[in-house]
Amino acid sequence: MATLNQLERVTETIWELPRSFKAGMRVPARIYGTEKIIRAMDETVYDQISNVACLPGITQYAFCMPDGHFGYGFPIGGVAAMDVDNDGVISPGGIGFDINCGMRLIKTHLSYKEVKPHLKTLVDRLFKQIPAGVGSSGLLKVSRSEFRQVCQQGARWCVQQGLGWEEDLERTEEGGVIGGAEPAKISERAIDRGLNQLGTLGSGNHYLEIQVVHPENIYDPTLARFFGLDLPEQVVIMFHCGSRGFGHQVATDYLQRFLKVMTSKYGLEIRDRELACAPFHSPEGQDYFAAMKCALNMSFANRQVILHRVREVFAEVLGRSTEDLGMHMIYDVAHNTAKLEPHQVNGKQRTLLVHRKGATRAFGPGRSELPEIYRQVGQPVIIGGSMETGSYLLIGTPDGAQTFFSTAHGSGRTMSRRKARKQWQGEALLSQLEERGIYIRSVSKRGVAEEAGGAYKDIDEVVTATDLAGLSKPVVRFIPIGNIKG
DNA sequence: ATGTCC
Repeated sequence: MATLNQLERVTETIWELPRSFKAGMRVPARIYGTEKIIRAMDETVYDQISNVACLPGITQYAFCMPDGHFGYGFPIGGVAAMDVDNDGVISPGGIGFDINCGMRLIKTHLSYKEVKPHLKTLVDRLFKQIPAGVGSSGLLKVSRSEFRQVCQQGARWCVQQGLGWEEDLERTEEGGVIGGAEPAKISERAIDRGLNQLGTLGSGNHYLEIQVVHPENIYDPTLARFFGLDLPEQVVIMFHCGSRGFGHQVATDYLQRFLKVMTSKYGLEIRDRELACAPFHSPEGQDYFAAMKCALNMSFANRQVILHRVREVFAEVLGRSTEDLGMHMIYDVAHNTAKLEPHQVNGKQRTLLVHRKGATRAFGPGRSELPEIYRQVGQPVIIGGSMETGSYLLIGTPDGAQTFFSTAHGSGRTMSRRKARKQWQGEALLSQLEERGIYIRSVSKRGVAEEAGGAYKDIDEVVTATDLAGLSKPVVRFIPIGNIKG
């Protein structure tokens, strides 16, 4: 097992495991973090990220973001760009079981003062309208053929059904729908699991929060104004969820299929079964890519239905129209995905399959993939913190090129769920937080204990690390006042 | 993360 002194410090925030660290590494591995973060980091990350560095086609480095920690095969926080024209592979473990787990941020014209008297009603209504917890079913019922349309049309399907605004799509990564999704490549079992899951939150670290912008937490006033986050004590809504059991089943199906052919058919030797992969251009690789895109689209649709519920609840409780409430989306960004992107490598343009697992895309200004409204300033990045400590809106930078424009996605756990359950009591934590002005509704007290702020890294330190490294710049920090969770 | 083991 590696120790801190096996890392070579490249800069204040970049720590490298050279190829000599482990036999078979095709590229060095780079972990991002302040010294404090690196010292506290679980050393299993070194082992996992150096395994990733052994995968065929990996380009330049295997990266781990400052919020990185142990995951299935790849660490959470892992970034790996595979050159698909040079034997690059696609690996479900580099994307995550929760395909297109991501963040969505919505602003309002409301102040904390206006919301405070209605906070409990708002949270209670949201908790009812947006089902949370393992195995929860949504209020929206769709047929199997409609679900297949969702797989192909993503959030656009929702907007066509009246579940959102046209502008929501522009403010969603990929316009809320990624091309190339093929429902024929997903199992009936996956459809069974996904059918009733549109508009549901899930469990674990999935949540929806009402948050406030305090003036002292505006780090870039010009950009804050640009995003329309310059009203006094302004209220926003942020949520974190993914493709639920549907994406989980897609990942499970293809992990099994890859394991069958990986060695026998493609001769791929990997260091860990959890790194199961297939050549991107193989039939299996292409099938998974097309199936994964169904889950990407289902997840964009899931978050779109949730946004619609949020608007309905706010309009109902406050007795005002959503337009009047200014409930415009700022952005929706995935942090569990793999996407084909053009990147400069040693002065040449290459097509890379960028795996981001618990890592957020963070394009700098000018990228053609960005919607017109954001192309000049760069991509909004949403980093969600724990229910106690707050979350961030950041912006992508030109320096992000060093990680193929990737940054952190959250705080990152510092301890297991089991350990957190021993240290905190859900019931007691709920009352403590209510005294501090944070009202929480959860389906399980156990879940509350597991998500205690103390079980997570210091999000300010994570954001500082991305800022110092040049991966993303903080714009605004949000403080939670209400939270619903699984 | 996940119908937390078909």
